[in-house]
Amino acid sequence: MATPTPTRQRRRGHDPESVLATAVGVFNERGYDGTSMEDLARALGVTKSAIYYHVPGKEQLLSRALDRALDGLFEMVADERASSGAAIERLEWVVRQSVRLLIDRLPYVTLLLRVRGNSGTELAALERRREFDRFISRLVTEAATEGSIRADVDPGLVTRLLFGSVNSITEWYQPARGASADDLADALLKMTFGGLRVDPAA
Amino acid sequence: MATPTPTRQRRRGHDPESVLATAVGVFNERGYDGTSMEDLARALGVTKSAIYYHVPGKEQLLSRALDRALDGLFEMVADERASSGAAIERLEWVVRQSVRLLIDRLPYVTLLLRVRGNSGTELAALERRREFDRFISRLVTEAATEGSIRADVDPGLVTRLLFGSVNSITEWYQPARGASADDLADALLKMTFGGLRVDPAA
DNA sequence: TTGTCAACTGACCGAATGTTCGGTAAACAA
DNA sequence: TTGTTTACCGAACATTCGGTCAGTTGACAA
Repeated sequence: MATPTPTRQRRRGHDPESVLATAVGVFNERGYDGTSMEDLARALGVTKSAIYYHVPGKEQLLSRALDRALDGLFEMVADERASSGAAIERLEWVVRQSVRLLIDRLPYVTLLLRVRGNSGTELAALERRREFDRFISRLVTEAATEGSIRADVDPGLVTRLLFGSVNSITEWYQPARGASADDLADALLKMTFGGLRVDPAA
Repeated sequence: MATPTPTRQRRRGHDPESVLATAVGVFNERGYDGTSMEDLARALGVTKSAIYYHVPGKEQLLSRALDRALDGLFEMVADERASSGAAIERLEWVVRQSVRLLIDRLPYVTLLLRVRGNSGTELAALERRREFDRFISRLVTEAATEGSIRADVDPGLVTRLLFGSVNSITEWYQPARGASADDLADALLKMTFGGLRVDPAA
């Protein structure tokens, strides 16, 4: 009755969502601290002050973007497939999902991986990220205890190097030209779990 | 005869080198754009203007730091061991040397890996870095052609994931508590070349 | 004792920063 | 027609920025 058309064809213009999307893009190009509100305004095609009509300020943009990445990570570890079954299977699943999430939310995860703790917002994000890292580290330790991955390298080190590879995706992946998330995950798992070297005995 | 003591016990105080070292440390903590000259001055225990007695300005500090990392990389690829012998051997050597350089010049390389191209200085550094990356990529391709590393993953992808692991060292390595460069390189090569998974047939 | 000089300080500059505010044109509702 | 809302502009705000410069300090040489 009221609200005749629930979402009437809203006239051209921005909204909090489109501002966030553009902002994250610019943040990733120039870095958060290297981006001025003037830069954002230019990218949006409006003046600086128009931005404040849609969002409360620069730091809120960062905060919302980081949450979008972190929420994805924590939804992942909350899944049953991350906590039941053989540790090696869970680890593979988590790595695969991480690659998928990285690509699904590329700009948001990219931003997260570059945070250094310059503000309360950044420190809070860093702490949530460390919690995720601890989860992965436990998984790797379990897989080593299980005997399914090599035990001659410290599990903490394995975790870091493995996710060093995974996270590097944000540094070079181009959605337009790159492989699909699944293809990328396949290649990454083949490499990290199977190893680069061809068996001379084969 | 002249200059009675070539380097007399110079009185307390800073010099271009110590300013650079401190600056790079702060740049890595807060990010280059997130660091003000006031921040630097505080870290050095002097006023802002004292910094300009030793170095020409903020961007020169960045430039000198990046050169220190890039010069190391190019000295490495200029070595004979990077260009003669089996490709797989050269690749292993370059990876090992990269780990060593990363740790030897940790703060400088860390800074280099975070550059995004916001200024002429940064763009020039990015271009030199890309040249290094191309060298590595060629090496990996040769090793694949040789048949010494797996051919079922694109060489460009292998390069990126491999050096994703290597470069991640800057994100977590702590000189005081961490392993030596050689131990780290051993573990990394074991993992990346040998693979994580334990052979079920073994 | 005087002079030199490296190493700094403190006051300052113009430009850029993130943010606020008063106003306004266009679309829509009554 | 009138009033309201949406989405914006332009000017201004206080603050911070990188950088300059005239002067001061203290160690040392002559």
